[in-house]
Amino acid sequence: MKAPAPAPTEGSTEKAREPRWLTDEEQRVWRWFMEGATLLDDHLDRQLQRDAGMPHVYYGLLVKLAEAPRRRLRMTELAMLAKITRSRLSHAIARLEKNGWVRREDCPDDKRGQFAVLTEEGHEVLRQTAPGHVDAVRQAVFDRLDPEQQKSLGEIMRIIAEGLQPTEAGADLPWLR
Amino acid sequence: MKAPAPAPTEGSTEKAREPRWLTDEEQRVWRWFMEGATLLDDHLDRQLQRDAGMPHVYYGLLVKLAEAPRRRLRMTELAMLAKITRSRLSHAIARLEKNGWVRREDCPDDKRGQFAVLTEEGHEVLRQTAPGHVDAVRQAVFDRLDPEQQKSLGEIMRIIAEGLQPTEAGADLPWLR
DNA sequence: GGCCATTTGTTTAAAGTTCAAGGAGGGGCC
DNA sequence: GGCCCCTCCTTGAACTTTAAACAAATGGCC
Repeated sequence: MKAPAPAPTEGSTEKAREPRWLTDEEQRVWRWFMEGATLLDDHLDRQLQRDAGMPHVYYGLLVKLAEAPRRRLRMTELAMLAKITRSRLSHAIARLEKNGWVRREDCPDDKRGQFAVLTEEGHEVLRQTAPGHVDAVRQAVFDRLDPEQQKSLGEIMRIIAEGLQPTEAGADLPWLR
Repeated sequence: MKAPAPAPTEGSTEKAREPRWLTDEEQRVWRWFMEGATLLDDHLDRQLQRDAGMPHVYYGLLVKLAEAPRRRLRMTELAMLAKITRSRLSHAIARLEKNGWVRREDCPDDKRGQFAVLTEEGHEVLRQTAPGHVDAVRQAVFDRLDPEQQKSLGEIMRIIAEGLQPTEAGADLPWLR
């Protein structure tokens, strides 16, 4: 992510061809993206750490569980929904379990399997803290964008997200690592 | 970030008023945003860890230093540019120093101050790895968006980024913590 | 000069994440 | 059945980040 000083002559006999550097305009876009994403992540992490006592990712796990049938999901499926590794999920669920917000349950069909189940306490924490979190997201994002921009953002991020999880076998996806 | 089951009656005498939940459309936008941001972060972190032996944030620090006059920046200024806390930066610089990619230097004007200086080795690492990183960013983002979308993305993220770093005193910004 | 609040940067410990390795079960194939 | 490979999930160590506390230097004010 650096601009080259002078562009070397093209068509040389060098093995390593000149990379397609980002244009100035692309660089600006990229920097705003990184800044916005970094600050937003920090902001929401802090908001939730303060108000719910957990990082944003953990909160997201509780939300996924709350939305699932019977408020439970297999570990791998939850990892897939949250876009994280199974290892990270294992540690996270261990912590949430210690808080009493999630409990594990064996899967009857597959003895290797585990369900993460949202407890009533976990559900209650969500009820208590969801409004504040929604407010934070609104203030930081939706209240600042007009409907057109909101639509664009969704579309753009969908393209990026889908591009990063190809359906082919052998793809390096977090939950398969 | 949860949908309420039924919307309670408005204008009640309750203290806690009903939060403005996200509409279905807003929820979709938000989820694509989080998915895309999470996957992109993971993807670039992994690419750089593999090819440059450091996380994305650390790489970004080297880039900022490379762009600075005399390839050096005061710690706080670097933290500000990278949108991270000074504590985090201290640890990061310590690690990069161990790698020989950055060195610290005392500030002559202010005896509390420290400069982080990019070493020649650090600069070389950047030269070696920048093309691969640019490729990764291109493949994940720019090659998938038309010019209109790129422009929108920059504008939208600029709005979000600026909204999260108000100029007022007392703002909770990472580098002031 | 002396005092005090603020700024600068680091340090320690706790919390979270990544990485590599591994135990255990499933499922195909002979 | 027995074998082999794959999937599911966990574990422990190394690394990174956060949170809180701190020392030293600055700058304003008297």
